[in-house]
Amino acid sequence: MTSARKKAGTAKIRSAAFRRIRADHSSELAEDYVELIADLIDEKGEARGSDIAMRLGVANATVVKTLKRLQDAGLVTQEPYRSIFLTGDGWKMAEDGRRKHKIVEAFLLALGVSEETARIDSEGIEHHVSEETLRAMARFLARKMV
Amino acid sequence: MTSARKKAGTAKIRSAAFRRIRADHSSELAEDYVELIADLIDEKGEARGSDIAMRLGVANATVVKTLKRLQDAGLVTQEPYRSIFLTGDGWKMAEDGRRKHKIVEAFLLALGVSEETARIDSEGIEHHVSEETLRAMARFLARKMV
DNA sequence: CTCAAAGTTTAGCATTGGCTAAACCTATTG
DNA sequence: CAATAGGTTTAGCCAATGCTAAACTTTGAG
Repeated sequence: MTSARKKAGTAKIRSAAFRRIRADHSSELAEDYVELIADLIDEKGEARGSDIAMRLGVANATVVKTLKRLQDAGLVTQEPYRSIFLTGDGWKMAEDGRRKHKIVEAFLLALGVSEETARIDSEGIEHHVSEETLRAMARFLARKMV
Repeated sequence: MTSARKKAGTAKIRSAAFRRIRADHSSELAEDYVELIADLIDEKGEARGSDIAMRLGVANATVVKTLKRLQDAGLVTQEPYRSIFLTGDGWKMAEDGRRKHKIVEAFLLALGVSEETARIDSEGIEHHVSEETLRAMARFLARKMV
């Protein structure tokens, strides 16, 4: 009970970080999906549910359900038994994800981490870095380049 | 359809990253809880459910439910209407979380990020960095120190 | 042109992690 | 020592994300 009063004000501030993480988590899956769909379209010309399922390592049915939510959210369009398309918003989110992803992955590599680890870790970190941190990473990369 | 075959083998490998992220997410909350409980015990001598709720920014009832799971997982012990304790495993997890957290936060600060951002981002990143990346961060810090 | 294999969707279930409102203890104060 | 204020738990709800098994389309081979 020593310093209970003294720290009272910090609690609410601290909780903001956790609130943001929870918020990040809901958008995280959406970002992964749209990024992956964008990749598939670029790579193979179209994105099919089963490809997404395979790459994400989840069941087909899970993908169907999630895509329905993404459609409601206005990120993708689709018709039964057809391949999947991104809306304007979807592309915007995908591009933003790719941007972050590239910076984080390049940064980890520059830091001396193996390719394998850089790929895996960047996938997890990408959704939790603020713009400020991204700028710092980009700065670091720029300095390294010279 | 151009390079479908060529990329077939990569899919399973790639999905490993997403699998790990999903696994991370389930442990993430547990880690946050035990880390917070450890902090509270150190700071105020005991950890109460309502303190946890306040710091995490969730409702009291949510904390009760989660603590029940953590108890089943052998991380905490508790009795109704009493404060919460960590088991040996709980302490181990808490210490590990604090270790990671410290490295990531110090690293972000060294990278030139503001204190506020370092605190928030490290909270999110901490659960997604591999040991290899942590080592790289520690190396960076050591070099900076000199 | 038919029919079976391959690919998609639906149905139905479980778990996690949130919430509010109501019930329930504890502990302080008069 | 009784009453009540305040902290804790229960009950019951919801949404997200996963699964399997069954139903349904599409499509390509014969």
